[in-house]
Amino acid sequence: MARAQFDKQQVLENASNAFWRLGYNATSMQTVVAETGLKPGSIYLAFGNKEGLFKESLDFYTQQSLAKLEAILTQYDNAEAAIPHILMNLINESCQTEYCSCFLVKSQLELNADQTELKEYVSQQLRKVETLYQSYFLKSHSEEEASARAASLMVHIFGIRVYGYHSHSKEQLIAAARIGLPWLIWPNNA
Amino acid sequence: MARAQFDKQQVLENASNAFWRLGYNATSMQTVVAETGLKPGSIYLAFGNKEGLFKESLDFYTQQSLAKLEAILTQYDNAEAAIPHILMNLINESCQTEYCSCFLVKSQLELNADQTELKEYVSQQLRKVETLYQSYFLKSHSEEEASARAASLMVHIFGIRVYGYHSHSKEQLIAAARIGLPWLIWPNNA
DNA sequence: CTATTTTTTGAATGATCACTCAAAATCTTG
DNA sequence: CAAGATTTTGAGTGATCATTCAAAAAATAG
Repeated sequence: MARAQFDKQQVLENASNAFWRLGYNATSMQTVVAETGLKPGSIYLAFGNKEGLFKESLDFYTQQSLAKLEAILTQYDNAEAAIPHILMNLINESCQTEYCSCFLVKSQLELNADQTELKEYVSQQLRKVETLYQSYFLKSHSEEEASARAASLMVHIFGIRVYGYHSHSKEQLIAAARIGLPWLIWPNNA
Repeated sequence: MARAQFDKQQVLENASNAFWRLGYNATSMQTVVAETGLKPGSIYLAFGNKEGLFKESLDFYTQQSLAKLEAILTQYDNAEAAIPHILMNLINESCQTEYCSCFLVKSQLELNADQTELKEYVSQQLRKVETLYQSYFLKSHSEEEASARAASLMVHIFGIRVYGYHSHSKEQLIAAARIGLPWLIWPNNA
């Protein structure tokens, strides 16, 4: 058996960057060909079709995101102390000029009712993030309280992802997060 | 001079519904032709091109949204009492099966850096909404406090719009809004 | 009614879309 | 190295895209 010659992780990174930046519909397979350097036939052999490539790109992005979150969550004694750190990273990101929000949030909103399968796939990835937070809250809270906190946190993260996409008022985002999530342990310095 | 024969408002309602539901890129002009009943030539004479039609669709949607908000805001003595009413409407909407989020939020996230002009146009519409809230807060707060409250409110609205697009847990959205926006005057009943 | 201006019609256009496939290249096995 | 299995190549396919335009219809002006 001849093995695949190209670096699949590298291809997925390039492809997911294109999908992330341009969106699913605006990213043509010709764009993917240009971004990855692969020829059409190779892409179709490895990923089946555009949907298949998109799904694997989503997986790639989600796995990376979850790993980053875990890395921070495990640095702290409890989730309530770790999350301000995560939120501050998020807000700082959103002030970069080349900021293009969150791949999952963008994809979720772009896909419509006629693309049920892909849309459901994105929802699954978003639920993985919510479930991660929930599992950390469960360490010191009831199931009900943990899921309420995770939902409230997700609403704030989504809000910051969208607000940050068109406005870059860092201080107001911090203020909104501090007021909106009073049960977190915020550091004293701004 | 021969006047336009078709009902422009009706055409814009149909067009903006298509753009809202499917997104800018996934809505072909052939779709618009089918949805509005107009022939291509008529659309291009009236709106110039796809971008022009999209902009007027955004205007149509924004004007309708702002009118609905004003209608509720003027029913109450102050914004802090009116906004829970608005948020409850939003949350109830987001639990409908055919819910497709907010046209402006979806458009903002769909448009990328290569479509600067359209993206900026959507940002303007979103700022109109934020400015409306801000103007109501200004009636009883400092400029600083008013803009902070408007920003925090927008973050919550965006968050609800996104969270509601993939999950329909009404009670948790209400809880998140109540905790996250404690300076609003919430009614006692759930 | 006639002349003029404007709108409507809808088939047609070139560009781009997702995707294919037969031939060539490359790898693994023995 | 030779045989067999797999991957790569890249021009090519039909479908769909945004848009055009000349001819027909309709509205207004005088």
